[in-house]
Amino acid sequence: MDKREQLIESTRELLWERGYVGTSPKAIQERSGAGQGSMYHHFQGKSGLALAAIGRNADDLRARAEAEFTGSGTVVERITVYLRRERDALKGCPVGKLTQDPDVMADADLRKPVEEAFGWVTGRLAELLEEGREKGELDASLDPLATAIALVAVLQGGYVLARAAGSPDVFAKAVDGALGLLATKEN
Amino acid sequence: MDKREQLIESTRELLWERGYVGTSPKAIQERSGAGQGSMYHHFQGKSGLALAAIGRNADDLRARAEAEFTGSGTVVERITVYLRRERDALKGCPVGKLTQDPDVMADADLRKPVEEAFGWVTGRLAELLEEGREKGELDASLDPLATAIALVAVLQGGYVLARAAGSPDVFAKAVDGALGLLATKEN
DNA sequence: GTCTATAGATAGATAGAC
DNA sequence: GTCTATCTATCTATAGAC
Repeated sequence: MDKREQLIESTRELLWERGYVGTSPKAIQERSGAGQGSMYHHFQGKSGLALAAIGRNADDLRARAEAEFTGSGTVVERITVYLRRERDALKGCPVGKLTQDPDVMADADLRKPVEEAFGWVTGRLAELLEEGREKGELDASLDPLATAIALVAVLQGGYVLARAAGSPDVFAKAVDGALGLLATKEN
Repeated sequence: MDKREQLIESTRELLWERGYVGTSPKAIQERSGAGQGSMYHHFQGKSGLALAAIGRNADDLRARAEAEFTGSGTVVERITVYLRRERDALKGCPVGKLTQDPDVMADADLRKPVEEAFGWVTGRLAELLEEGREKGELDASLDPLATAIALVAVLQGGYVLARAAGSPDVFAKAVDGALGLLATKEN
């Protein structure tokens, strides 16, 4: 792997672990094994490097979810696969975490991939719920978009509560609770 | 208000806006109107000040929720009041946000009030759901603890999605979705 | 109690040699 | 492309005057 690639991957790790504000160019250089010169040759600075790293995180989020949404099984089965996917609950979501970072949200370029990723995933999940309703698999009273947003929120909030408790079990419980509620909407 | 008080309140604001890592002693001093000397006289340092500020945030979270949980109305009505309380969706939760801050989570003293606040709120909400089940207001199939965690997660995740979208409407939609699902469990 | 002065360390970036 | 040297500003804290 070349230096440029190492820099991006090390930045992804550090953004995940420490956020944008908490990550220094020096820390990135040390982890990637690249020097100052390398970093500033390949990227315009900390923000340029972060943009590349965040873009990859966002693309990953989309790719994984899309694979699960288009998998086999009923709508509820596919949603269950998505919600129950193994996640590193105590580390948090590499994309969702960025929403709590003041300097990411203040920079339109850095914020855009985050906004798009969640806009996409909630929209796509809403389509899936709508499909379930049309097929009679889910109750007609279910609001596809609101439910989709609530389900994604359970994941994002599940990370928060799991980190607060210091236990991944809390994340699993949040998902259990959401699926328990969704089950009642099944026909 | 004396300097000590000003320091704590300014720290609460800054922790909310910029997190612990993103808040410098200098910024606290400027906002509070206190100098270096004042700050280090009243507190042991940045972390000591943060401890006082986080403690107040955690106490606030508890006090507000407790007032809503013990209000009048059915269990579902009280939960609805709690979930629909007006919140500054784009600012995020003053307590939940801290779970994403690496230096807060790494310090046992700073982390404790956060852990306790969410442990308390999910536990209390679970009791309320259990009460609803006993009274026949909620379906027997409902898992009180898992549902409680899911509902609090919807709030915490609602903040994340609202900030990602740059719109408080997304927070409201998350709550709508959660209440829509919960409604099906009503007898 | 509060202020100013000071200090070592790090943040984030530039310059220029190789 | 990568490295080292250098730079200004800020971070966090201590010292000591008032």
